[in-house]
Amino acid sequence: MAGMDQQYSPRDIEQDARKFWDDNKTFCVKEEPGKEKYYCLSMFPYPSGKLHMGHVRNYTIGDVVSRYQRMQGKNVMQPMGWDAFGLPAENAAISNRTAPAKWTYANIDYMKTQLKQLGFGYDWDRELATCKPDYYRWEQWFFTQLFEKGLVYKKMSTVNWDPVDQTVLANEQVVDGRGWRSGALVEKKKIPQWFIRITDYAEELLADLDQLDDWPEQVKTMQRNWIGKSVGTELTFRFNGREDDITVYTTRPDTLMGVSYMALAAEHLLAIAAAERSQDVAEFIAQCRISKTAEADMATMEKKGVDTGMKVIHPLTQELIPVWVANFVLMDYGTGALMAVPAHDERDHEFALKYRLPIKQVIAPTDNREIDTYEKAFTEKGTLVSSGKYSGLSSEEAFDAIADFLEKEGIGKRTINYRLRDWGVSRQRYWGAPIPMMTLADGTERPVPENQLPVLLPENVEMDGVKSPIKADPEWAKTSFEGQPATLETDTFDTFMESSWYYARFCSPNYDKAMLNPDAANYWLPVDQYIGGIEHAILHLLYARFFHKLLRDVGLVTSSEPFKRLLCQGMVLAETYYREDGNGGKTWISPADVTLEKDDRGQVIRATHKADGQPVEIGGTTKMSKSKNNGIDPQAIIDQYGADTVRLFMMFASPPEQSLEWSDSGVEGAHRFLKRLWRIVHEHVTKGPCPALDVGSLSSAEKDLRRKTHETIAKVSDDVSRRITFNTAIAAVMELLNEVNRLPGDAPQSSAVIQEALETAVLTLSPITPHICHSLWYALGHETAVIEAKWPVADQRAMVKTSIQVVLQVNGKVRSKADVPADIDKAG
RNA sequence: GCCCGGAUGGUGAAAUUGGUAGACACAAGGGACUUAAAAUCCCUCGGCCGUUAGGCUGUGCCGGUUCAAGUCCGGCUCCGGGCACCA
Repeated sequence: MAGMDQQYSPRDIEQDARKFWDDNKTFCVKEEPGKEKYYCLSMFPYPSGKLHMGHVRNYTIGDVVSRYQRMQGKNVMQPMGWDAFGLPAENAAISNRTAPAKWTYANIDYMKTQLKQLGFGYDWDRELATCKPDYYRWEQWFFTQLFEKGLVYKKMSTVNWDPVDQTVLANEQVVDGRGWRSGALVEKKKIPQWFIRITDYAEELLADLDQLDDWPEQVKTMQRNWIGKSVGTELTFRFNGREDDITVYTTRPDTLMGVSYMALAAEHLLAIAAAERSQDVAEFIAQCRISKTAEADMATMEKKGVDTGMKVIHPLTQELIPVWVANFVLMDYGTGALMAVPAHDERDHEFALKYRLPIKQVIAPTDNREIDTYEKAFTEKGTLVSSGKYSGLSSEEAFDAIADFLEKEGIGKRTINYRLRDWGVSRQRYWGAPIPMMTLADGTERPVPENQLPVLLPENVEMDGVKSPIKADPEWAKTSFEGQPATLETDTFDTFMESSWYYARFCSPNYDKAMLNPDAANYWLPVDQYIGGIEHAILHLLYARFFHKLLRDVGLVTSSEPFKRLLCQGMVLAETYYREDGNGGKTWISPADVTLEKDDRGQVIRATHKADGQPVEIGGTTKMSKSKNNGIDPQAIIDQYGADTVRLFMMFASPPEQSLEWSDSGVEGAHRFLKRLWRIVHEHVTKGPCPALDVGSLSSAEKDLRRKTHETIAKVSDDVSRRITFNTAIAAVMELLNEVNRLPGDAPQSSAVIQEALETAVLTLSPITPHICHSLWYALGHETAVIEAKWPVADQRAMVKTSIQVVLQVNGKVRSKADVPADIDKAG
């Protein structure tokens, strides 16, 4: 050992460790049949400019898992890449007068240096960016395959339309119902768009959740509810006139006798027909057009409607039922029309009260309790009343009886319905993968043939903030097919397309003969551990699961699910501070600019601005965000304390799945711990070499430390691998070091026991704080790097206890405790 | 509005299968060392009472199950994530 510095200087040791990993290509891996593989993947970042704390947390968790699995002797692949298409690049391009591509590539360069600084063990040879043609060309190819299989179709679909800028807006670009740039009232507009039939896979996507044993129950529940399978009846209400019949879907045919009106979506064909005859209906439909498309807005807006004057015939009673147009009926769910049963549905109830429509109770509670359906809808199942020959049946019996009747009459059938809708993949934006479709002279649409792929997106463009450069350029779309002129689609793909298969491309990122190299894909897949934010619990994870099944069905992979084990990390939060500005708004002040004053008990009593010393308001802890100005730049912390301190604090402050509150003093505490660890090892090694451990000759205090060492190994192993709670693993190592400090290390065997304890601490911390452990491992006398060391195994013999505590409880309260010998007879 | 989570000392948290609530840290207070400061080390640290043994109380709120509830059940409150064009 070449002598150990007394001072812990992160800058130097972190550089040394990284140089070692780089020089040895430590994290570059290839397929090794026969060696157990482990594929650990963290959700790749959108290159927004610089890393934020959420990235640091996500990637530290992934790196700890990867390094732990490597110490288990596995062939670990941990790749990294860039989810590089997206809206922010277009916005930045407009405000910075640069091309989205240029901005994106600059961000990638900077963020890559940051990731390297943090010491993450990525195989950088596998790096990919989704905006590169050698990535998206395969996505385009895959889409044409799906088209050939009949899984792609085009239909009219609603978008947010800015009538002033004449452009489509993302939901995020609609603020208080107005376009964010123009300020114009946003309208709904229908345009033709491409869809992929994810609903064809709804049943499999639902059923296969049951085999995902290592996914959080919460995420599986959210996906089940999102797919929203329901069993019901489709039935037709005949018209009392010349019009078409109305077909509706209901999960509650047992309430059919309680129907008091019908409700149509504003886009329903019959509603549009009614508008031609009625000024009121026409005005109402026009009004419905001015609103957002988001479901949350649809559900919270005031329920409104208008009577069309039309009537349909109730299939059981032949009564005439009024037909309304209502703003809460979704055109995309079911048939775009519904039968309203105000007594037994809350939304129908609210609407009936507002427009004084009849409320007819037809279900009674089975326990005979008194209910008043005029006051409140009764939505549970029960026993039918006032339902003619169906009265007295249970809801379940009535479901069958009524469904049988409708089927016999030929006006209804049992159906299974899903809430899940087909995936609309068209975007009217520039910075995305062009959709590889073309229109021929005769108007037919067909996929771009394989030999004309990729359809290249030009990178050197100017953005005017309104029209996509490939839509603005009349030349771009001009192409040919079999010698005839043809026109390219100018819409681009939803960026969820790219993130739905990148995990598979990482297995053979440079393969240029196909989308995937099946040998590599089937060696590495499925991903053993996937890590990312809970905000992706539904959309991204569902689309990726869907894509994996599509990949399987074109023969590119053999597995059915992409991610074996899933961990969703919580958000990173920070305190907010603000001052009221003159006109009722708030000016948010960065936590970095605020000084806190505390009272004798450590309670914060005052916050002041560093610039002027004047007080600021404390605004509560929220997710780090630009809007609240409470983001902490990880780079500043890395510069001040080093990567290991940041990593340690992140892992110690809370378990991965919980939200994490940023705390400057917590960071200092983490840094202090590393300094302490360094000093303890330094003090130990300066005493000179220690003798070999002789387990038979230990004093009682030495046995105690040795027991603690092996208990710590057992605890940390379980925490890191099974529980994934790094905070408790770190606490256990801290306890071990506290014990080391209590044992005077002068006796030869004490020194040997301390050596074992310190080696344990360094090994078990090495996935979390790999740089300092790289140095300390050498300092403890090892010839080879800690990255090549094996994870320690607990010695059961060292963990035997000589006495155990027995607790006596009465009524759940502790009444006495006693230490008894561990080998006491049970009966004694 | 609908779906899914969360709430434990001054603070972050721990308590893994219903069985000793507060491990491990941070902050704070006290002390040692020092000319002094920093750094470091030691002690105290949920609340109330007794200050010695100990007693009572306490895990967002209301109620329940159990010998025993932070943990299970029912009903709330507040906070957060998602809601299909932010990623």
